[in-house]
Amino acid sequence: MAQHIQSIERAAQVLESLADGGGPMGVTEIANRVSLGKSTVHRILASLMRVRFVRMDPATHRYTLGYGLLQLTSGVLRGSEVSMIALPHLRELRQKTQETVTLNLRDNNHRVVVERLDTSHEIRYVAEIGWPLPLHVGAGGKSILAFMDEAEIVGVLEDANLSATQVRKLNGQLKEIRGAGTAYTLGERLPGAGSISAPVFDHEGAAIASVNVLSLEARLNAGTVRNFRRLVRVAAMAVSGELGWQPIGARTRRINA
Amino acid sequence: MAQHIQSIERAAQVLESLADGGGPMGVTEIANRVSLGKSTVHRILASLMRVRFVRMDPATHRYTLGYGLLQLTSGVLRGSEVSMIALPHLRELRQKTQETVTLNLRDNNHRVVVERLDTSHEIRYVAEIGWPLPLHVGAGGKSILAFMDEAEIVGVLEDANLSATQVRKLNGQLKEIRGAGTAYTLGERLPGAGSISAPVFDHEGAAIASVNVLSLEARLNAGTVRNFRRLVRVAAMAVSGELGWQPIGARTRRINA
DNA sequence: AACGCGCGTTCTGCATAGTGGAACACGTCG
DNA sequence: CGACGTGTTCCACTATGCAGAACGCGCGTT
Repeated sequence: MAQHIQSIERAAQVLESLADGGGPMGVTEIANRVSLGKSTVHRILASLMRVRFVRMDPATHRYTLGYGLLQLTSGVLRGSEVSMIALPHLRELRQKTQETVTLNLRDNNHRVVVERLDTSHEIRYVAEIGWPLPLHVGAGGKSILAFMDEAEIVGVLEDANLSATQVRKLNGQLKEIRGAGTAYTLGERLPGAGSISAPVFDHEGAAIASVNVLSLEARLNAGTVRNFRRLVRVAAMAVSGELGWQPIGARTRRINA
Repeated sequence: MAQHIQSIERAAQVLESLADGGGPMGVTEIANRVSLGKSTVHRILASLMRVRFVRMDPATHRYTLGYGLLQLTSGVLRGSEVSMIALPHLRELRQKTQETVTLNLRDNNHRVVVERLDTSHEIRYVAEIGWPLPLHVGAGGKSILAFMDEAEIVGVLEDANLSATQVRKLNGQLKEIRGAGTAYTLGERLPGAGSISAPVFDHEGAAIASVNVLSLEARLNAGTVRNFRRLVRVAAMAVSGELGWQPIGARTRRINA
């Protein structure tokens, strides 16, 4: 944990503030957000422009994220074969459910939505691509968490510093999820929204991702939920299979077939 | 053009080499690519990991692009309202043509594919999202170039340092495109591929983007080309309209209605 | 018109923060 | 069991990036 380069982390802060600022920003506005001097931010922006990570409107001198970043992101997904493999299955799942379908990848103690296929229904944007979400809230997170190693689970939970009763409740839920092989939550992360999720395992049996169906409370009844659980599990297991996962083995937990 | 921060531009080089490396890379491999010392690259990678722009496989110690970048890229598109506005029209265009449809944005002297809706046909991936492409090759570029200010056009052309005859030929093509309001090229950027494109104008009448249909030579005949030209122009003009473009005006060039 | 505010940009000396060669630790292959 | 190839750490040097203050500009107000 030795050496970090300030400039890089500062530049990253600038980029992030541009990302969630939701619009073009001026130098001083950014400087305030990241608590740096104007001149420093200006220099950082100049460098980021040279590499096309940031662009400036010549008229207003306001800054926005640049297209050079797109160049990188196409590489992110290629980097993780999971999304390449999963994509066809996600399409099929969306076709069958007519709901928004997402793929979450575990990223250390968080999860990230890396793919999202929108429903044709008029309510969407329930999941923002790229932003880190906790593992312990929402079906998409819990279905991963439930199948992680015990040691890792406690690590995540103490990171989230929950109360003792919250932890007990959550452990109960995780146990249920392990039994069912799928997770189902209602209005947990977003009010009025429901989510059904199943874990994806890699060739070592580690839970690295989850396949999710996002819907609305209004459209969910006992029958559709049961149906979605089945479909989501089929899709997730298909992906796991292509990743080289073997359902039986010493270190993998059993999902009732 | 005073002050740049090396570390940032070096970090960007590292990220780019990871992006086009097409897979996980080791420290020395990266160091060779960007011509820096191993220790320097190692330090850069450490910082990039902290901000989640890079991730490392703990087992093999090989590096890949990280999910933090996704977080930024969703912001890139939101930053340019054009793609938000264009998306529904692109969908409609794809529905009508059954071909791959893209949106190119001008980025200084280049263009960048920022949206791509794939055809259901089995040949795709003709356009990579994010990578900068020249303005003077391919229909998607030429349709923008043709409607730029004369001064800017010569700037772009001398940037590309072409031969005098190439320039003459190109100017002829641009004139044609201005007349037709759409561009059509065959196998120019990719052998066997054809592309039909129309420019998008902003509220000031500047050509800032293009809407494109990508197809294969085998599927294109005089009739379909004429049809695609019409559809693509309708879509592009719809987008322009929503951006506040007024077809008539002192500084905008006339497209035959 | 003149003023003043806020913005982005440039300047400058100083000290800190980043550099990279060399040394280290570890694994694997011959 | 050496001999390479990794990735990682160390350390003295100096270039490099730092931030406050000064500058110039455009705008809205008085």
